[in-house]
Amino acid sequence: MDHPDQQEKSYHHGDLRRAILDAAERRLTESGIDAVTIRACARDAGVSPAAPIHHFGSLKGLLSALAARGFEQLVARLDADLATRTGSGPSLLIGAYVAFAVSSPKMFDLMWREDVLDPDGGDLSCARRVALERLQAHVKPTQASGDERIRAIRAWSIAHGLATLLQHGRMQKALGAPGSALSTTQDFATLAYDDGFTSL
Amino acid sequence: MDHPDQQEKSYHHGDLRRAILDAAERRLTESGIDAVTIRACARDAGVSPAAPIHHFGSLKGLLSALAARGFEQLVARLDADLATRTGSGPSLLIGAYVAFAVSSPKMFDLMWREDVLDPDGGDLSCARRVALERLQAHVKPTQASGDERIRAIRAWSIAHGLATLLQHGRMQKALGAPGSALSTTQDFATLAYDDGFTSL
DNA sequence: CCACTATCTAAACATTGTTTAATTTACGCG
DNA sequence: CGCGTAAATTAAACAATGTTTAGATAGTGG
Repeated sequence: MDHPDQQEKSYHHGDLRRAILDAAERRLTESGIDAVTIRACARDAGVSPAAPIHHFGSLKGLLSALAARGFEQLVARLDADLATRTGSGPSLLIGAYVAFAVSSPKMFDLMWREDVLDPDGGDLSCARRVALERLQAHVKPTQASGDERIRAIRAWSIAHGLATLLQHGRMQKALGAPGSALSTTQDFATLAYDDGFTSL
Repeated sequence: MDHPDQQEKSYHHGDLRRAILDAAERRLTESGIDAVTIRACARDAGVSPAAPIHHFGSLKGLLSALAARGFEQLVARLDADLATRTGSGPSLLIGAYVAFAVSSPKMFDLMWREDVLDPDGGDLSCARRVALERLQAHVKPTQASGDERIRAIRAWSIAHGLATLLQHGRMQKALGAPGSALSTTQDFATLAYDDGFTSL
């Protein structure tokens, strides 16, 4: 009935594309990837199953748009965390990366589930490139000699590995909880490496 | 007709459980996780869809049994690689871990896809524990002080992160191919860290 | 006012996991 | 040997999914 003046106020619904994406994100964070389904999101939005397909092409398209949102959220988080501290450095960046993964586990999962995502191209590819460039910019702040690149690989690897393993809960079960509960960005940063950038 | 005297020569088929698992593994490595399906594996084995369910309980049960195979293959690989070199150390272990992930990408994927695996308990839980204990035994060879545990976390994180990112092909796309093609265990070991155990 | 195109619906199709009841087969035991 | 019991397997059905098709609807531009 009422048309809330949102972004691209479309023909019938107003902004069905956004409504479906919102439903998908809600389902993702609350119930996991398997719960975000064409038909369920269509039900949530009160439309027929063919409507989401018209907007996103396929389930992969919908999930890809959702993952693009995730990369945008990651960039926002990195920027926010890096703004609070002056001396940036890769350690804090790793901490922020891991903190995002732990605070948004389902979304982080989706972002790397390439089997359910559309092959490269489109909004997802763009959002992902932005996020990874942001990461690289802070990991190798000056130029990229051969050694620098190796260092960047190590920093990214340790961040991604720590995020993945923490998320799966395997690390706690295998190694025991390392001291207090891990939550802040600084916790993950020191866990990643506490002896500064040069040692890694 | 002929009963090949395999393991538990069962009632009708001889060893249907193994036959289904073999079909599942073939489908996994050749076509990916989505291709290993109750009905497809049943077709491959020439039985009805309810037969795999009887042996594995559900699709999750089948995939869990398959992942258990994967962890057994991982420990075999770790043992084989560690046997060739005398001074073990964590560097070589990381290399072997990453080499397994790169040489068996689909299987490595499945092993950490907990959303399609049965919750802990059963053969998978056992096989996984064996593998992770093997990893820990080499990462912290003596005792586990607080600092040692942090070091183990870092070693495992860098191994898992490097494996995951290499597998997704994101690292090559983002950072460019780091020199020659990476294939041997030693390549991954030096990529992980070349300054020995103490520096990490 | 009239084409036109973007949205959306309704209905169908093929495929999947799983359940149910029934059937076939092997084994243990008298 | 024979019988009963339990395991293994099948056939048929059910609900749910992604996707396609044809058609209806509504807003836009000429």
